[in-house]
Amino acid sequence: MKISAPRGTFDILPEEALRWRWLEAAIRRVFDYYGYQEIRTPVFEHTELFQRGIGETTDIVEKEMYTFNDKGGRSLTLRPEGTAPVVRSYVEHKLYSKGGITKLFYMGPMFRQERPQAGRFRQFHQFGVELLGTESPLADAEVITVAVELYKELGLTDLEVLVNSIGCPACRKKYQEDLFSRLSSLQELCESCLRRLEKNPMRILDCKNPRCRELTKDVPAVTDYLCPACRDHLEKTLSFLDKAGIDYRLEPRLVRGFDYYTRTVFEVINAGLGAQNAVCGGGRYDHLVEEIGGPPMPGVGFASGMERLILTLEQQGKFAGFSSAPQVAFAVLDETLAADGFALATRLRREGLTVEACLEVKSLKAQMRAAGKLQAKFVVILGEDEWKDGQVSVRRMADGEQWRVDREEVCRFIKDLLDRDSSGREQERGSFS
RNA sequence: GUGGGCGUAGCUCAGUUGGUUAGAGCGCCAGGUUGUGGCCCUGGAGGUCGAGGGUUCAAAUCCCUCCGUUCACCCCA
Repeated sequence: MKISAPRGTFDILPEEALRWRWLEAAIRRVFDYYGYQEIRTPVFEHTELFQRGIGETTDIVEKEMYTFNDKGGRSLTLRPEGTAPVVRSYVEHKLYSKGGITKLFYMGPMFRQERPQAGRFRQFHQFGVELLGTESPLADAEVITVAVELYKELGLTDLEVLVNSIGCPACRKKYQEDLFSRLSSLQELCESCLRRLEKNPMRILDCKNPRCRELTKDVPAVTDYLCPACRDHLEKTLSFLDKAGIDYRLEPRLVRGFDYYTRTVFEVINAGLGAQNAVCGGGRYDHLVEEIGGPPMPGVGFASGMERLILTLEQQGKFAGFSSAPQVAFAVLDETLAADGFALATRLRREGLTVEACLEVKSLKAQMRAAGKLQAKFVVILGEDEWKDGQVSVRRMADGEQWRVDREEVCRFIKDLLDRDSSGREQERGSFS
């Protein structure tokens, strides 16, 4: 019985890892511009954090958490999302005591025990931002803007931004009650909607079942129930987005799954992804900090799924031309020259060239084939003939042109040639880190 | 957790109504030059046909169970 990666997990193999590195670098670059500072929290937390933060009745807490007891009998949970841990850390280290606004970002693996499907895994990766310490709708607008501008920076197109407000607990309560009384008579709703009716009637609004959509077509929107303050907050947020030229669609049926959201909620979706089409989800959480034991402190944030982004980037052809090809490969023709070849390769690396040394002395043909497969730009050949004259051969693989070069000059020689045709648009190894 | 599709070489897949040593393309390795890659040619390695059980003279092919995978539901990134 062969051992494979656990269900819902996957290996990121070298070719794929190149793409991840590129994406991670782009994300960090954009967050730098916007002044978000990285925070790294543990991958597991006390179970209680998520129970209190995300909400006891949410699906995540009810059935999707990887929870275990450590040897001291404490219940720990692999983090299913990033906001609660970041807020915990914010409270634990009293980051609010510096006063003003705190802007943080995180990136890393999350864990949820669900059945895998397209764009959904058990270990998956998210990055996200949390903007804490202000109730201003400018903060809502900024958080949405960071996401949108980041995706633009990645070169993504055809994304759609959905925005809504689910109000504060006060106006939402009234809405939920009205919704319940209107819908509780409708027995033709789908099974899951009948369950939602008890648990969270608002979720019925974003049911994908066409029949349910038809039945709830004329139901009033949450936005009709917003109190004056919440209404004002929404309108300002939208107007800031308008002014900044951020396209969005006001979607009154947009509801999100976590209990901690208040007022603004939003999503960025990509139709090409299949059923799991959300690439980003977020919103405002004005009571979460308090819930976790901190002072009353408002916040907004989003989380974005990296697997889904990479899938989208692949579909949109944004990964063409990635390569880890070395600039130089070595071919050594005789065992007696192995040490000299190894030493020369080391010198070239010290001079800053990416070099694949010769690790197995085989036929020149085999070594050339290997160099060709690596897509090396140049091959340095150590043969007895040239070595006894203090030289090596340097072959340019693109056109097969070949020179004899003094071994002391090799590095200079190759660098000159590389500079001359460095019009290449290819992503060289490490160039984006 | 529920439902559907799919499991044959490293990869993508053929495999006729069950019937001799299970195939192709690509990839890999080697050779076609005494020291030269990509194209071409030749040869080679590589499979407990997902696993277990059953039916049969005979199973990759039919039946059952399990496992894996994939898509969808629930929910979400």
